[in-house]
Amino acid sequence: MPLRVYNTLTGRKEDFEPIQPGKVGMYVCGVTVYDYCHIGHARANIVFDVIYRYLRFAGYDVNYVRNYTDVDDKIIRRAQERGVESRKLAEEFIGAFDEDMAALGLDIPTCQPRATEHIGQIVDIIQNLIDRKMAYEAGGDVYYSVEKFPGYLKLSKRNMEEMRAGTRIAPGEGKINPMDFALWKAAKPGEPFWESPWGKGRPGWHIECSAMSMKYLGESFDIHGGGKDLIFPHHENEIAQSEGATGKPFVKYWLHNGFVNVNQEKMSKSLGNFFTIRDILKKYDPEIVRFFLLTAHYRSPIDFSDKNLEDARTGLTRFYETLKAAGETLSNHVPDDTSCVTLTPEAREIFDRIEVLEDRFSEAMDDDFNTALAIGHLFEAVRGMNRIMGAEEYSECPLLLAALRDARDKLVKLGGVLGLFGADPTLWLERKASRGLQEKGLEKERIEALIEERRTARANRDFARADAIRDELAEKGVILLDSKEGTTWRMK
RNA sequence: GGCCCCGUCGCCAAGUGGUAAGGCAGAGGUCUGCAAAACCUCCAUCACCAGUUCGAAUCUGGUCGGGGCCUCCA
Repeated sequence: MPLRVYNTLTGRKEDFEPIQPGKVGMYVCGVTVYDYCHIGHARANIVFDVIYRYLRFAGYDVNYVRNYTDVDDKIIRRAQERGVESRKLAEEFIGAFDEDMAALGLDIPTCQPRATEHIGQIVDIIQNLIDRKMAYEAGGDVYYSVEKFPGYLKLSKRNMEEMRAGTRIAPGEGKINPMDFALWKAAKPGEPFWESPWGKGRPGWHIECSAMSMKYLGESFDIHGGGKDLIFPHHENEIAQSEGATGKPFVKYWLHNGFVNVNQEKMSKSLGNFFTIRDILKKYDPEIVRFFLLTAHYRSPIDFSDKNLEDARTGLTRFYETLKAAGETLSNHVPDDTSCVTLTPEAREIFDRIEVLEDRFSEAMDDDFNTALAIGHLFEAVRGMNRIMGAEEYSECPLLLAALRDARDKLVKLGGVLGLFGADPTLWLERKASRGLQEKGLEKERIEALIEERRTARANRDFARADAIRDELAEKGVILLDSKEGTTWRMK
């Protein structure tokens, strides 16, 4: 089955056919670096990280470009507020962005260009647009003339007349049409600037993405991504600039991810209801955040809440518990040919399910990157593995052990495509436990002492005391697990 | 006001024409001194109404409810 993607431009799912067979050029709008990233940025970047990973998994040679917009009105304003150079400010938040993305386990794109390093390309495109009469200079500013581009608003599917009704030309702007947008802005005193044919100034928002994407991916490329909120005006204007300058189709597939909501409402800076990635990572393991974000389809809105994050933690823990148990089973049990002469129908069924796991996974991902469905299939593998491990009478059976190993390896491999299950299960679970202890203000030694006391009580058949200890710990979120090998504990 | 999206089990969430994946929670069972974990079994007819169709959660129209974009925003 071919990969199908939902294309904002056509409003439909389409078969994915890259311009050059086997190769994919993908550009994703990065961040404007003037503040810390929030969970919405995390979603966008994780979504496209997974798309990047899956395309490679599917055999494509992917050129993934994600930019930093490091010159912009907001950066300048924030820098002035803080009394620092805007370049310094941008540098600081590029560093913060890189840290956040690394913490979230993102693969590094093939190319991470910065707007300020491409002023030459930007000026060239603007000049080209002026030469083609698609843009005009006015008092040191340069504006794009949207009426000159017949395809304007084809991405956002709006109506020029109605759009115009709501806009007006601000004082000091030399726009001919209120819908026109700035390609170049003349520098005001104290602002950073570059020399240009129109005097000292800086690029407007949008043009940097046209310049960088076309420089690294060519005038036409396959995928352009970003959050839904970038459809208008940012991506609409990118199309106008790029196609206006080249006369060629700019992007084949436009992909947009949905928002992160808080209490069913869009999270945004203007509403003030946003959570930074750093704050969230103080409370939750990065992989939990990733897992949570991938349990919804990338185009759907997702509601951010403690309840949902805790559900995600429970779910991800289930994977790691099973992976850990599988690892232990595989190293503790030696295959012995005599231990399984006949295979039950149930075992057969589990084998079959493991057999088709990868196909199921790919089928889900081929349908517009349906990570939620893909994760559902992975949960079934977990159940299969636990069933194998529960079948004690066959614990040395080579067939079952081989199936278990196969399932474990597939789970890790396919999880890797989602950026999941990459940690050592034992370490991951220990980290989770110690984080839980810290939150509850508990100490490992204290718990282990109580477990020892309970062991003695149980040995003396003093079950009242044993149960009292268990209840006491349970109240603090510590769950005891008795087995033949002894008692272990975990955080709820 | 214009354009667009959504409304699936208590909660989260897939499914876009052939009679509802998965997770969490819940019920019963196996295991256990009792539990927990794990496993097994059970648990929805898809906001509402009217159509199209042999057949609709899936298509059309309407109603109600929620949200987004139109200004910086992932």
